[in-house]
Amino acid sequence: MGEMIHLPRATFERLKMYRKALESVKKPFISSDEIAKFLEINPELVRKDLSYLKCQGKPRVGYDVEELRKELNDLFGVNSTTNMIIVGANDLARALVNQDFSKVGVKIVAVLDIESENVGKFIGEFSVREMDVLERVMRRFNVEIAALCISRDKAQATAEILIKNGIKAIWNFTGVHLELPSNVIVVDEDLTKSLLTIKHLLK
Amino acid sequence: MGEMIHLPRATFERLKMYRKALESVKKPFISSDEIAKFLEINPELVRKDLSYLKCQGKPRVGYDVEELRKELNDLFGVNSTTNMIIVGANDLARALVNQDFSKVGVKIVAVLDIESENVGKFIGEFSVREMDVLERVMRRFNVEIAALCISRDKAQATAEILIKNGIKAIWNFTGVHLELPSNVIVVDEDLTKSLLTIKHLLK
DNA sequence: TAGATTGTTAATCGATTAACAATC
DNA sequence: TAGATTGTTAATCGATTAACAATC
Repeated sequence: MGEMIHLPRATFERLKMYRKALESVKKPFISSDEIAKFLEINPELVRKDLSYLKCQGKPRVGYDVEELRKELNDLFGVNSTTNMIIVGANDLARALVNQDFSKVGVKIVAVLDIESENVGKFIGEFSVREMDVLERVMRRFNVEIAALCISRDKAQATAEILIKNGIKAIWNFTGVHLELPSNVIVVDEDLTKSLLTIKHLLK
Repeated sequence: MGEMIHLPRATFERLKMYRKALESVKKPFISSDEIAKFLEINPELVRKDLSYLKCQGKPRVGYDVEELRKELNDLFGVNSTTNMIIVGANDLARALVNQDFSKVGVKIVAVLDIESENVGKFIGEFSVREMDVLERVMRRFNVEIAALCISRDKAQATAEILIKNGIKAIWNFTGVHLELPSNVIVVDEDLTKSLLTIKHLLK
């Protein structure tokens, strides 16, 4: 079991796109051509990518949408829930709480903040807790991800506290380059990157 | 003039990273090795990338940080200001208003919403305006970018209105796949992509 | 000078596209 | 059957890495 196929990085990125594109598909079958048109890529590339999956298409028919959806969801572990806390009680935290991350199998279980004046405020349904409860929250909810939404100057120190308490992945909204042990997963969410792309395309 | 160098896509993406990395550099010179260590890539790759620029490094010294910074900022047009409106008055809008996009040459000039009950509310310093004022705002501020922060069901229709009024680029936070003329710049900001990456790495 | 670092060319690696046989 | 569509192999293209001469 666990026939660890090697999935090329570029393919992996596109599989996420296919997964999302399928969300809005109503028909039972879809061809590589249709997927390709939607995403503005080549149909050959779609077929190549999908050939890494167990899922097989039928000539003259296309791919079974439900089957494809299921395999992609399994691949990304979307059907099992991963618990996440938000650290930093501000508008960004509020925006995150409003998003529906259940469709990618992520559940927000608490909002913490290092600023004591925010403790007790509400972010959506969550009453903001102080950092001291981290250990307790970790134990209770088996938290794996922390979305880091605090100010730049406290980012590194707070990240270190999170890691010390067993957080496995940090979703970093601070814009600060975090220096952490290599076994920790850090994913930077950098909005200015998109703006630079837009500015360049506008020229 | 305008010696349009061909910039490989992968290089372009990394130039954004170099630009950002240089923000926190205090020394007058930096070597490709130092940049590479910071970003966890190969120094050869850094030198190759930088060789596309006019900027030249000095053997035994490295690259002139100020010179490099200037050329990268010019390349991305960061020193000229591009005006942006936000469409949709919610927590995400609030989060965006709080960000400092001036460092990438983007200025928020107004917040509009299609929901009349939000008109008049404040998002940061901005009093929310109705969509009717779009034409006027466009004329007054020479708006080029719209950050689309509204609900999924109104996304396509609202995007079309924006385009009709001369918006050149849409920064799409709605999660909806927009179908727009190919001359319009659409950049999707999809937070769930990062979560899928994290979920996959956690396995 | 010796040594560190750049810049560039060649070699390798990986990703995309073209071509086409297999199949329903 | 004829034709549309998949799946795969080979060819091409692009990106990274290795190697090393040039230079300060």
